[in-house]
Amino acid sequence: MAKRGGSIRDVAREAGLSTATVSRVMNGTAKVNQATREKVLAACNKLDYLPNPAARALSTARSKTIAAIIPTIENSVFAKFIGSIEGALATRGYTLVLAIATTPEEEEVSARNLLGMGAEAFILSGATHSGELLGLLKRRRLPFVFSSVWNADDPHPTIGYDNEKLAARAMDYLQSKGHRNIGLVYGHLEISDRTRARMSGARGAAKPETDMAFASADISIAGGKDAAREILAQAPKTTAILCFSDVLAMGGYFALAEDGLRVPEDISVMGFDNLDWAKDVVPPLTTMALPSEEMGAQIAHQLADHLETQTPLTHMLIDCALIERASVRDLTIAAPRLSQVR
Amino acid sequence: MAKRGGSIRDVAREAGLSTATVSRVMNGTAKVNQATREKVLAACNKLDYLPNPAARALSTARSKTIAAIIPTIENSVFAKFIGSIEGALATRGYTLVLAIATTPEEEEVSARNLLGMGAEAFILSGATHSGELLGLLKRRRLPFVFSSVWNADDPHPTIGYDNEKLAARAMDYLQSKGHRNIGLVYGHLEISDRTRARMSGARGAAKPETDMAFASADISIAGGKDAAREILAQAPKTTAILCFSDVLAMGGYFALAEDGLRVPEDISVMGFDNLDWAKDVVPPLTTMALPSEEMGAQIAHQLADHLETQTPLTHMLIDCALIERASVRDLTIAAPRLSQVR
DNA sequence: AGACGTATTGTAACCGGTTACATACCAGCA
DNA sequence: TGCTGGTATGTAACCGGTTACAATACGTCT
Repeated sequence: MAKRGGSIRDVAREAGLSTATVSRVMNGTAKVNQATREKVLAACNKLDYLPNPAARALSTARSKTIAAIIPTIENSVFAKFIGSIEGALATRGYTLVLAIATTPEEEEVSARNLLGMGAEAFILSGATHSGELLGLLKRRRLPFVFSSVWNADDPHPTIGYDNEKLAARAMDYLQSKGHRNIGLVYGHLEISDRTRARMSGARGAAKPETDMAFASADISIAGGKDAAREILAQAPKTTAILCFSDVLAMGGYFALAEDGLRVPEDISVMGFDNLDWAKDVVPPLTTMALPSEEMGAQIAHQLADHLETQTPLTHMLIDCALIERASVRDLTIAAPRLSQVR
Repeated sequence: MAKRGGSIRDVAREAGLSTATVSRVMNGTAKVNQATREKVLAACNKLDYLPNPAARALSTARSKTIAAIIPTIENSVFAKFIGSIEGALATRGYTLVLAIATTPEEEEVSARNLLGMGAEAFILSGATHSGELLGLLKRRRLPFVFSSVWNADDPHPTIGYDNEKLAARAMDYLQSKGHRNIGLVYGHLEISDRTRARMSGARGAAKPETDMAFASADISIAGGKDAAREILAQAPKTTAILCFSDVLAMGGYFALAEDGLRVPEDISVMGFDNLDWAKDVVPPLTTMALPSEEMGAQIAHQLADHLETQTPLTHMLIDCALIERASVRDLTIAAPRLSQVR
């Protein structure tokens, strides 16, 4: 087991000073004579001293720990998100503790564990959470934000995207390119508010003459393949598939390739996320860029600010851009060349 | 800021008992009369009491926190690894704290931060670390393991793969399929020991008559594309590209597709990792399966066991399997059909 | 000289748990 | 009745920091 490093009293003794002075040097909380400071530093060095975080947390009632609960980490979107939170938090002297939970029930027990770890603030995914959890957080006055969503009407701070509008924008785009038979592929893992918002946005944006087909899938290449096939089986006239995740879109690419269909000549595909590789696949993927790293950093800073200066937590809309690449064909232009089946 | 929940003394007062009894009930550390227990529980409930983790950590000298430092989280391999560690740790009542650091220097400062968070054990990636860091961990008698590598000769416990042998196995496989012009693509991000071990394993396994070409790349689709092209430019006669990551292999697929080359008819591609989607790409990817989730779970349990029962930390080799799919062509069989260029 | 301000350092209470040890109570037995 | 042993609970020291407040030293001003 770990050896107890020396305590602040050992350092004080070694330096011939009091613990208060040592503490002041360690934290820079008050003026200390230069010579004294050096004595302290020397003693720390000699004893290889590191302050005990538990003792510090106990007496300051600050753990400098922020918790995030995400539904999965295998989806690169979440991985990037977490990575950026960790980075931003680290620069502010905070540590991230992570839990992975999908259902509100799992989430609640995770939150309880993290709370039991001393987390001072919570980052939750989406806006649907158990009342228990919210009640707990509120009773303890623990700050928290909902991520990946933006909804100014929510009584709790949301930092994320306007999923409904984004989906509508994607639909508008597809329709502006002449598509009237559109398949929608969404991840049921996050059947959550986010997906629902996107669905309703997409539905709302569909012109009266536009036909839609739907398929849900695991957010994975395999899921994307299945869903794309399901769409095509359901609505053979589909000209464009809108996937609420680049990973699903990539799955679509492979399903289509296996079935001898070409993107975008035979069928158009559009994604969501703009993952790193979206520009590198063949053809480059047209997608809605969700800046998850920016979102992570914003959340981290807003939370840290709040903890330090009581800045109120506010809603924050993260801007997204539609990245037009080559996976959506413009049907309003005469077919560039005959669609050809191998 | 967070409201201080009631303390154990409040609960004791409410229940008309002593703090010792409350503590015993909370931890189940000693027999408590059933009626008494219920009084305590009722009081806890009424006051919405949660023990203060810092106070507990201070008095028990246990934080129940384990730290992991990984070079990146964007690579799914690491994401899966972290996910499985988190899962296993959670079942044992531990929390994972995470830091992302690439160079030994960054790693050292991260470790110091995590230590300052009270981490009781460390999971490090690979076997090369700053002497400073190792010294620090040893002086404090903090248990740690090196992950993703297995090397029984290392004085520190390693839990992972025999990267050298794995690469040799991959080479053997390729050569058994008649390939004598092999390109090797490796990620320079982890130019670390792991990559080096694989390189040397591959080199050692090459038959005298086998020609090799090398290219390093970012571990990304884009990197894989560039590297594949570089290999081909460097050694046009290449018949197989061995990538030390499925992501790189996927990049290879796309580069080849753009250049009108077909896998595996024109060129074979083999990966490493066996990510979830390796079976779903077209053609399905032949790859070396690295069970990173199993590795994560083993590490988590071994560390938890060690912390609880002083079980010594041991080296552990994680078995890997070569998954034969359709991306490597067997050159020892007459060409199935003429390689054809569009 | 005396009063006072400023800069620096020290003393000790406190944060909220855990736990060794003490205590109280009761049953069983000689 | 007195003693032993077991069970249940209480008392209070302790973990290692932080920090309000006290104390000291020294220089300045009147």
